[in-house]
Amino acid sequence: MFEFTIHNTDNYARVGSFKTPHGEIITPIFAPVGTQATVKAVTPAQLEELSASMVLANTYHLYLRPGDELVAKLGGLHHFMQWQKPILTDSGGFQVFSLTDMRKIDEDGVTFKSHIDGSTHRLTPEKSIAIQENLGADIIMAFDECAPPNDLAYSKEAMIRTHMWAERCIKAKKRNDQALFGIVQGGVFADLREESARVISSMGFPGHAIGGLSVGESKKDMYHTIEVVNAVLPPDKPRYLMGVGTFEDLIEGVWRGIDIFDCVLPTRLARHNAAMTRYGRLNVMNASFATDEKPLDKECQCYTCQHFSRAYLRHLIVAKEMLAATLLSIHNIHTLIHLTTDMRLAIQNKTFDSYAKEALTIYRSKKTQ
RNA sequence: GGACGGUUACCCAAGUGGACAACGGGGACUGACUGUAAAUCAGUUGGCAGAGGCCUUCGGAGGUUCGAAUCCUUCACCGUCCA
Repeated sequence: MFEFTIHNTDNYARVGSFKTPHGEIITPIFAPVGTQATVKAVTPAQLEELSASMVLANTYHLYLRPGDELVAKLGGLHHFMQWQKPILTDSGGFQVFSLTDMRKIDEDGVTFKSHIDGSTHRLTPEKSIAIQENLGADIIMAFDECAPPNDLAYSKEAMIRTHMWAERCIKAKKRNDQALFGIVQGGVFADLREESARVISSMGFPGHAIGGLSVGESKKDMYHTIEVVNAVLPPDKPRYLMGVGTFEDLIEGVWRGIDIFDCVLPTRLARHNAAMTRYGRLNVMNASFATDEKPLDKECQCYTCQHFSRAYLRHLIVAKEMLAATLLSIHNIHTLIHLTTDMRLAIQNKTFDSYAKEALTIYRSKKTQ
C-alpha cells in the first residue's frame, strides 16, 4: 500500500502509479476539488465518465459542516459522497491563508472564527489529523501554514511552524490505511524552499506536496520554486503541487517532475462562464458566440463538446440556467484530465519535450477555431 | 366636453432653478478568478477626445432666467375620475 512506482521517465517528467485502499492512481494526475464533499455541479457518475481518478475534499469545511464525526457515523467520506475511488483531504492549511481575516495563529495551532456562524474553532495538527481520520480519505495532508508568498520574514516563520506541525501530524496519526503527505513551504525564497524540502523529506512521508504556490506569486517564481524543491525531494516518492490548475501550469509542472495536481479552477471557471481549452480561455458569454454553432473545441471528446454548440452554452449562461455550470465543468475537467493522459503518453514515448513545447505554443497563441 | 396625474438614456425609475451627462435597479458589453467564505467579483453602458476637457440630451415647439430635466405657454400622447 502507498507504494509509488515509476514506470517511465522523460527527463524530469515521469509516469508513475500510487496504490491506495480505493485503487491505484496513475500519475501525472489532475484531481478536481470537491471541498464540501461534492465537485460543484458535477455528479460522481459524470466524474467517472470523465475518468477522474481522485477528488479532493476539505478538512476545515467538512469539520464545520456537516461535522467529521457525523461523516464517520454515516460510513465515511467515500460512502457519504458516493465516490469509491481515491479521495485526498486537505488539512485546513489553505484556510489559514484564504480566511486570513478570521483566524489567529500561534505556535500550537490556529483559532478560526467560523465563516458560517462566527463561532470559534481550534485547529491544531492533532485536531486536523483526527478530523481527517474521521473523514477517511486515502491521502491526508499535514496541517501546514500557507503564507503569502513574497514576505521573507513571514515565510520563514510559517515554514518553521509547518515543520513543527508536520512532526506532530506524524505522531498524531493512528490509522495506517491512510497516506499522510508532508508539505513544503517557504514562499518564493530558494534557500527557504531548499531547507523546507530537506526537512520535510527527512520525515519519512510516503509523498510530498509543494504548498504556498499559485497564491499570487509570479509564474516565473512559481516555476523556479518547483525546480528548487524538486531538486531536493526524493524522486521515488510522489510529488504533489497543491492548488494548480491552469492548462499551462500542468505542463510546466510535469516538465519539472510534478506528479499530482488539484485545482478549483475548472469548476470555478465553469460557474463563472469560462471554458478552459487547449488554445486558451474562452469567455463563453461573449456576444461573439451568440450564433456560433461550433463546439467549444472541435477536437474535444467530452460530452459537452460532442453535443452542444457555443451558442447553446451561451444561451444557458445568459438565461442563468444551472446546466451551464454542469456542461462547462464537464468540459473543463475533461480538458485537464485529457491533458494528463496526453502527457503520460508523451512521457512513455519519450517525446514529452516536443509535446510540451507544441502544446504551450498553441495554448499561448490563443488562436480559437 | 371637463378635472387631475403623467411623458427622463435599451427597460424600469430617482431627480422639481445652478453641485446633472443626470441616483438606483434591470438588461447589455468586457475583464478577473489556481490546496473554493467564489452560480463570485470588478469595470463600461449619449458622442468625441478617451486626465482635467469639448459637444448633443430629459415627449414636441416656443418662452422666462446669468443659468432649465426642473418655472410659464401651447401642442401631442398615456392614465384615472366626472359628464
